[in-house]
Amino acid sequence: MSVLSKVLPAKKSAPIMSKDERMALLMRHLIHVDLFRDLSKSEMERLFGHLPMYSFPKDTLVFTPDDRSENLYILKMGSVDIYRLSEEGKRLSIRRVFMGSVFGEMGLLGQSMHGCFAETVAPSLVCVMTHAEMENLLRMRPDVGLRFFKVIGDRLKSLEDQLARLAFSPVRARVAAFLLTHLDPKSQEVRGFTHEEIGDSIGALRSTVTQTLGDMARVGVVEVKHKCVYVRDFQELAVLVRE
Amino acid sequence: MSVLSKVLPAKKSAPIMSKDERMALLMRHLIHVDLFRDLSKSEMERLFGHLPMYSFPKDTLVFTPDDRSENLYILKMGSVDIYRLSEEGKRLSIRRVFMGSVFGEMGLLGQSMHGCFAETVAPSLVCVMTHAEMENLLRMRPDVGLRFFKVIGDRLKSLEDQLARLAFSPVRARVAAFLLTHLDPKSQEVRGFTHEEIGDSIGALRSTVTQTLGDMARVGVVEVKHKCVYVRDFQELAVLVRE
DNA sequence: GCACAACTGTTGTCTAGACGACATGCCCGC
DNA sequence: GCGGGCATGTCGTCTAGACAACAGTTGTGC
Repeated sequence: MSVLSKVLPAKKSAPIMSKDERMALLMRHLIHVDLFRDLSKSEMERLFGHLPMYSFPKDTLVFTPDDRSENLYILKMGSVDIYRLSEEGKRLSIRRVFMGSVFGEMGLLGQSMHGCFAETVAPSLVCVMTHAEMENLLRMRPDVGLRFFKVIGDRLKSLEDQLARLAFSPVRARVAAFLLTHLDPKSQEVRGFTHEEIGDSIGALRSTVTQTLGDMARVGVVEVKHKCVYVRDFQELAVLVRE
Repeated sequence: MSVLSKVLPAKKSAPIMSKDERMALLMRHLIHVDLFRDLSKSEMERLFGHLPMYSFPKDTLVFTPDDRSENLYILKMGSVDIYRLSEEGKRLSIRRVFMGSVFGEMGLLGQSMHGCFAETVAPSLVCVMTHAEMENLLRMRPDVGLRFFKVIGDRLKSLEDQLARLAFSPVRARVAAFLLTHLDPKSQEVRGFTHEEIGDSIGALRSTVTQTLGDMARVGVVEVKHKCVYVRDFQELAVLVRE
């Protein structure tokens, strides 16, 4: 049974909203979802106006491997971690989803969401679209499908990159790659990941990550703070990635 | 510049074919491409009748990372290996494509085919569809797009599986998994891979694969022949996969 | 401000598997 | 059938990094 039923729909948490207010809120967020960039305002209203919206607290499961629901989840706010568990309970983070992205979409057309957990790492607002609704949208607006292909293509690329790096590169390079891909270009820092989370996402032990970051800091490539890594030498980091 | 231009189009190797004969050949193969299962015979003719067809000898590159062509390749006959190379030239096979499958499709809508080589491992017959043609098809027949999502979804799943296994499982389990996924159900054997190729596709050294297969043979789980592994104990192999 | 929990730092041990080197065996073309 | 090249078998060495264990640190809720 779906985990969804255990949580409150957003309208319950904000029952005073009028239909117009609700629509305005919906729109304000949906325009950030690049997948739907092509749609006109009126189309959005027609397509998404009736979609249920759910709010999840931090550290809540949005779906699990035995969830057969096959939905498309639109993350309108917050942050979600998609991960797998090994037999012995070790965690491998596949990717982290931020505001304006969709997830679960593999489950959507044929395939189930296969072995993955989705867990909020911050309070989150999620819109849910069923398989049938999505299929309908794609039939009516093939251009959205084309954009979808782009999104999935990027994801495939990133998975292949991860695979190749896991196969070939030592932990040092994998940490470096992680930092570069999660770098906030404004602040030149990577924020919001513990060493354990970094380890889970590059397939390394927490203590090894700590060690590695320490080494990097000693050489002046980065500066390590609590739950935050400042990148000092961008160039050198890029060199480290290449083994 | 595209590698394609270096090889002979199929019509050159069989210039005596009439248009009808050529079309019949095209159809005979295309009906095996599950992606296009939904299309009627006449639609196939209209869509694919004019597509160029190429024949490649064994061990020929179909595309390389610096190929900016963004085509969709339809493998009508033969077998193709999709792989990456590390900085030091080590090879990681991403997947092997067989008759009736398509490849290169990520390049197709946005994204380039990113870092991958495609190389025939047997004499092959390949049909090429451009980005624009594919986009056109998807606009006209969204149902083909839906099927496409299914295909890509499977691929994502398999990549995630590989990733998780590389992160968590020892070589023994990865070899076992490789055998099970490449098993010919009829003959109960895995044929056509050298130990080196297996190693390249699970991220392990050739000699380690040989060693591991030797161990398995000693316990009676498999029997190892030249370029061929007979699976004896299906059950036990499945156990090995789970670490 | 205190206490507790969640992070981070560090050290020693131990092993899978990379890596290099060589020996044997199989198979295909001549 | 013979020879050369590809595929397989086997062995020692060596190291990255897992794993376990503990100590210090930071930030957060009461």
